[in-house]
Amino acid sequence: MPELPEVEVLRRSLKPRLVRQAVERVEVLSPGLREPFDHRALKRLAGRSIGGLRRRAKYLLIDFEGGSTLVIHLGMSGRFTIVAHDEPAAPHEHLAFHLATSERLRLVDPRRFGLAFALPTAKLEDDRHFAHLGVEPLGSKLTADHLRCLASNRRGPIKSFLMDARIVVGVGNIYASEALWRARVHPRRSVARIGQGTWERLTDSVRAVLGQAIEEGGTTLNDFADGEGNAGYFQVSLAVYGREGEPCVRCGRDLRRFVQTGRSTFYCPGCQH
DNA sequence: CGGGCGGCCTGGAGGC
DNA sequence: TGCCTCCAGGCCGCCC
Repeated sequence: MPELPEVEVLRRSLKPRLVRQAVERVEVLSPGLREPFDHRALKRLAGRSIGGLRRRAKYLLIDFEGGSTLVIHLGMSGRFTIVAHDEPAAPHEHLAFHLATSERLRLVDPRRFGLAFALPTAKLEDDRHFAHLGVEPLGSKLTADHLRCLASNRRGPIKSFLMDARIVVGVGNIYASEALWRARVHPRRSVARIGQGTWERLTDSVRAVLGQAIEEGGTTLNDFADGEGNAGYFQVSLAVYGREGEPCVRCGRDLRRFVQTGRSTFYCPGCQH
């Protein structure tokens, strides 16, 4: 479920609850997720305090005092929430961080596409999960010129380009469709056929849609929740995603869906070219 | 070399 | 009610 806005909403909700809190005990309840857990590295976080929470791409980074970082990725179905200490273990609860406040921070992930690992904070940038990542879409490095340069040696459809984490991070299947609709660009349009003005519209649209989604608490289609278990409400603001057959709010034509590189793409045939 | 596709998992929805 | 198929917000690696 989580693209950049959902991870950012999660970060903001957890931050006041976790900063300066001590993790008293770490429970590892399963062998792992997409990758096996490094049991010992996770257990070494016990007894330390949390210094801060950051986000890089769709990864949540929890920095511990003493120079360790816990990296959490929610995959498709992950939830990372604070519950009462005596809350019974949930199905598919994989990790539990017991806090000094007699609460626990737990990672639940039925499909196990997520990820959790700990490493020295100083080694984060060189880690294989981060080394290849492109620019943050809400930072100053995402510009029309930057995208145009990276597109110059490539072909292929703009939607795949926007979802390529080597180019720009955090844009997944929902927000790619939404940003393209806002920019009035057809998802199949080749990156080779996009001019400067359109790159400007695309960068503006990506920023705008991600920013608004954060403000509205993320998109909860099925099971996204912030750190306190609250659903988001950006799903009511979605213009095209999941709305096949509904009229476009901008031009009135019926919205369409097709499969592009194995994923559903939604667009308006009337106003995206 | 870059882009496309299958595979990884479980569960919910919908058809019959 | 039950069984089957399809589909899902991410990502990696293999293949052409």
